[in-house]
Order: sequence, then C-alpha cells, then structure tokens
Amino acid sequence: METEKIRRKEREYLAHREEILSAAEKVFAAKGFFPTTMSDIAREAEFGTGTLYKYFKSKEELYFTLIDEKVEEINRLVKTELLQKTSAVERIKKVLGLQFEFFERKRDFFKIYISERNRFEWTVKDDLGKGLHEKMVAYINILAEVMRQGIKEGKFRPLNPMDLAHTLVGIVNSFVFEWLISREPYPLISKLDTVLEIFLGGAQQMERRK
Amino acid sequence: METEKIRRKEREYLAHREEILSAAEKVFAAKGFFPTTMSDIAREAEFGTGTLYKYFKSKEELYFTLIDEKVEEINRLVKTELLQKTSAVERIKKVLGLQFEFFERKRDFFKIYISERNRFEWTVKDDLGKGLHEKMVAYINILAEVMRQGIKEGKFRPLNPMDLAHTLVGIVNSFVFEWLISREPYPLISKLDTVLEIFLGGAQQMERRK
DNA sequence: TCACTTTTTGAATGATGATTCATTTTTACC
DNA sequence: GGTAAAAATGAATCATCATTCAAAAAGTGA
Repeated sequence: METEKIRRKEREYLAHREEILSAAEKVFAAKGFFPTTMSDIAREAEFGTGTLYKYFKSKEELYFTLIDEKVEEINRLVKTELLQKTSAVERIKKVLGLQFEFFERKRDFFKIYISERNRFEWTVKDDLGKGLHEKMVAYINILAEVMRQGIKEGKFRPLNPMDLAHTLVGIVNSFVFEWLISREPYPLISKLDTVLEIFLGGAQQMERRK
Repeated sequence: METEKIRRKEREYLAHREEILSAAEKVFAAKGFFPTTMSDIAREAEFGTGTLYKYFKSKEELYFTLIDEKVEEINRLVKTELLQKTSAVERIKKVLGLQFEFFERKRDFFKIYISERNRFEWTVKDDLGKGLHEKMVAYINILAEVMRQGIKEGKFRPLNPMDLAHTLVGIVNSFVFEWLISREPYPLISKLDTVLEIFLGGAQQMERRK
C-alpha cells in the first residue's frame, strides 16, 4: 500500500540518520571537531562519504545537530522534573540526579558537550552555534530560579541566585570532567552526595563559621 | 665590543619572540587553535610568515609554548605564596586572590587556557600537550594538599581533599568563565569574596543543616 | 662605498579534506 | 527479468593552509 511504503522509507531514513549521528558522536568525542574528517565518520557509520551529505548539509550542521538534540533532551527532562511542587533542596537533588544519570548514559556526548561549552568563538559560521549557546545559558537561568525559590523559603542563604547557580554548575562540571578523564572508571552517581553536601554545607567546619 | 654585540642580538631575539607570542595569544584567543593560521599570527605580529619559523618549530610548538610559559608563571606564584606558614583558609584566600589577579591581567591567555583545559584528545602529536596537561593536574594536587591541612587543623570538614580541591577549581572556573563571556565588564576580583563565602559556607542556611 | 653575514620575506610546494557529481547499485513495480 | 526511480558511492574538484626556501633586505666592519 502507498502510505505503508512511505512509512517504511521514512523509518529507514530516520534510522540511517541516527546511525550517522551516533557514529559522528563517537568520532567527534575521540578526536574533536576539526581533526575529525567526514570520511572518518562515514567509515564508522559504514556509509560512503557522499551519503552523509544526503542527511546533513555540512560537517558543521551534523556536529551541531548532534549536540543540539541531546541538549534539548536533557533540558526537557529537567523542565519536566521542575513541574513537581517541592522544596528547592529536593529539586536540586532531583535535577542533579537526572543529570548525572544522563551523563553516565551518554559519556561520549558529554566529552563533546563539555569541550564545546568552553569555546568562545564559535566554530560555526553563524546561527547553529549561537542557538546552542543560548540553550546552554538558559539552563543556568532555570537553576537560578530554583535558587531564588530556596532563598525565599529561607532554606538558602540570601546570596545572589545567579552566583549560586554558577557555583553549582561549576562544581558539577568539575566532577563530571574528573570522571571523564579518570583512569579507573567509577559510577558518576556515586559522587552525587558529595557534590550536594559540599554545595549545601560548604567546606568549613561549623563552629568556625563567622 | 664582542659580548656587547651578542647581548644586543640576544635581547632583540627575545623581544621578537615575545612579540610573536603576544600576537599569537591575541589571535588564538579570538579564533581558537585550528581556525588560526600562521599568516594571521604573522600579520598581527607584523612579521613575514616565514619569520615565525625562525622562532618556533611549528604552529603547535608556538601554541603550547604560549600556554606553558604562562602556566609556569602562575604555578610559580602560587608555590611561592604557599611557602608562607599560615592557616589553610588564609592560604586559599591568598591563592584565589593571586589567581584572580593573574586572570584579570591575562584575559586573552585565559580564554585559551580554559578551552584547552577542557579538551580531551590532544591536538598535539605528543609530548607538548601531555606535559601541559600534567602541569594542570599538578595544580589540583597542590590545592588538595592545602585542603588536607585544613582538615587536620579541624577547620574543614573531614571530606575527601581531592573532592574539595575539584570543587574549588570548578567554582573558580565557572566564575572566570562567566566573567570572560559577560557583556558588561566587571572586575573579576569583585567576585572573590562570593566565591570564598560559598565555598567555605555552602548555600544552605545554618539552622537548616542536618 | 663595498663585500660579507644574518635576518626577513612571501610566493611556491605539497598535503589534506570538505564537498560535489557522474556512475553504480538497489529498490519497486510490472 | 526488465526498467524506471531512488539511494549510495567514492574518485575528482577545489580551496585552504603549514611549511620551506630562493631571493631580497638589513646589518656589520672595512
């Protein structure tokens, strides 16, 4: 039947697209954007070089699509979680849990993400990189909102919410980075409590606080 | 006189080398390693392209020399500071102060540094990148030592010193990053107290601590 | 000013790799 | 099995640099 045939084509098209994205993820994670060649990706995906261009306009589009789709996914997860009515501390716990789990499942993606996040001049001609960057910033704003809530609840000290958000993101990045480069593998999630404890309670012994 | 002449040559050689390094710093900070061409750097330094090769063997050597010399400098500063006998908290204050001041003076360098720190597969054939990476790791170890001291003094909570060090580095990176990309410029040093306060005291309100 | 050395130069070389496109292979339908 | 459409291919194209090197310029001492 007509529609059935078209459906199958569509499914196949999407499946191939996925295969290419996932091959690209592997190679980009291993070598970085510039040293990765389109043939590298084609070889990994078991397609001819030319075929990639039937699915993506350019190397850059492939790269940014890859990152963008995953960022969308994690943002969606986090936003859904934040619909729950609960305390700021609980929210932070949940969000960190989600993130750590996500990173753990998508290790390769995270290598790409974390090195892309720290690039200043976008490798890209224009829009692709900009849009992605904005999504990353949006994430901080969501966190800052949670911090604001915590302060209003009287559970957090009355500090600048943006500063708190940056702090948390910084700590998380640092631990994820460490986890990524560590020789002996360990479950990232095992660091969750440590991160929370230090973020919430600080380094200093109680009686010493001024 | 003979030696006098040689001295002058030597001085001139070093001066030119500096000019090239500083031009490279500017261009690399603006465009990143791969998109920067040797002619870009030559143009900025007001030399011919070929001249660069009289001072550096390759683009990579130029790049890593640039980073390495600055990392050496800040490491030296920090190590000197740590010779002072004083409390862990004081040490951390001093070290952060030094760092913030240093970053503020070498903004461009820091763009390069922070994006290099987050690269996993080294752009470089071999040794240059590895050596640099080790120096970056060494820095964490120095910090961890200070944390250990703080715990022994009973001033810090008995957490894993490496975790504490990663936390502090993460927070600092996050604030420096924010400062680098911020639209309206502000003195980085103005964030010093905030960083210390959050790192030492945590986000949570006292009476809420469990 | 001249002969000689040192330094600088930027055009030429060679390699690499993104992208294209004429050709081949596969699929769909009879 | 034949043929027309769709998809896949990878060799050829074209541009972009890192690096080199023969020639030019600047410096040096007479």
